[in-house]
Amino acid sequence: MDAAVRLLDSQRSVSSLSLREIAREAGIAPNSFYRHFRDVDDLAVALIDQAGRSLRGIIREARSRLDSGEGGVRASVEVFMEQLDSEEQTLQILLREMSIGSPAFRKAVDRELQYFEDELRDELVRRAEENKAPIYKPHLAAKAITRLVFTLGASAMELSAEDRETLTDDTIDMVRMILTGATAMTEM
Amino acid sequence: MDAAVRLLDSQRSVSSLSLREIAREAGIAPNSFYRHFRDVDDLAVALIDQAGRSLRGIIREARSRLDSGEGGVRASVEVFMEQLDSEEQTLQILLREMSIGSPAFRKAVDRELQYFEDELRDELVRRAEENKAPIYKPHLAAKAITRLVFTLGASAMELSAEDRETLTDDTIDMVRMILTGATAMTEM
DNA sequence: TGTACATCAGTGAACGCGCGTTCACTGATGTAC
DNA sequence: TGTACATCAGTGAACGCGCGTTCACTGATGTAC
Repeated sequence: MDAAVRLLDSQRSVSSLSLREIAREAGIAPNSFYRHFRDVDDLAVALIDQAGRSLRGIIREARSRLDSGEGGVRASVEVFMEQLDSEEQTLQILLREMSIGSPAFRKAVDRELQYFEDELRDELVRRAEENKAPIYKPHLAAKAITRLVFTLGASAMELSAEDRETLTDDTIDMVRMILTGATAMTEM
Repeated sequence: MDAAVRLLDSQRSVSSLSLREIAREAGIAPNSFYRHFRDVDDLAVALIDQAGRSLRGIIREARSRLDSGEGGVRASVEVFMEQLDSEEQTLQILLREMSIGSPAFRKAVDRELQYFEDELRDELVRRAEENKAPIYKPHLAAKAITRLVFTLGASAMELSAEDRETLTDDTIDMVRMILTGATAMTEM
């Protein structure tokens, strides 16, 4: 798995990796690959599982920052963006592969996205109740924010540090638009 | 190009197509491919150019429906979703390939996205002036809407007709959140 | 109206290469009695 | 404490296959004089 991550470093897609290439990078014979995974797709799904763990870490971290009273939207978006720099690259891989890959692979990716979205929705509902500021269709607000942040995250990966910062600020603004709108729309 | 589109029908990525495969589908000898394109990547970029034309068609159609007085958000989102069913498949390909591919290919895709975003921003500004309802950072509202619609469009492709309809309604709601939010935020 | 030449999409054969997968085998580590 | 056996990650050699690319060539269509 480490070898695969190393090969996916830049702009390659999982589906372009060959079994022999991965084995070579891992320093084992091609046929030894079969001791660990059924095929390359099987390994790819395992990578997404790992990305899922990374994602749950983000949610946890964002929550703890929220409780310590930082600005909600800013803190959350920043946690997400910080994770893009982490040495554990699996989240980047998930972002890059979001819209492509084998059926099994796509299913694994969708599951992680859905999890993120559901967590976000619960959080929105909770905070709406706290603030007595109800929110219009929280599941849609959560979906919009999730999709937006993930696509923007995908393009953030290849940016310089300062461009990244601009994008983070922009993302924060955009998420605020959605939240402000969803709150305002309860009055219709 | 037709042959490539035919091969990309379902869940394959452009980068997975082989020159020989395309030539076979086109009914020509493998080496004849070189009469038309330098390599497969070159053909892929040509496909995106075609998708760009399809995209400009969407913008034009949405504008004309807007002028005929239909509900703005609904009409526009519906035009976009209708295009996913069109027999000219290049837009679907663009959606699927948004986050992956060779540098040249990515650049071509990004250019089309940017064009769409800029057109949308101008439209938002124009309508904001008309309605005397100014909008907060229209370029960000346009970016958020573009990204959101394109990701949702990408997942719409593989849905049944009725699920597609639900997604369309949801998309409309989400776009409204952004617009409502962006309008409300001018008062801050 | 003819003739000469250029262009253009196409051809079949051949090349060397990296691929996924299979085979029978090895040697180290763990486990049951 | 020894012995027998199972498990497990690894090996090298070989297979047939599809790939991108090259070569010299063809035949139809357009164009200049």
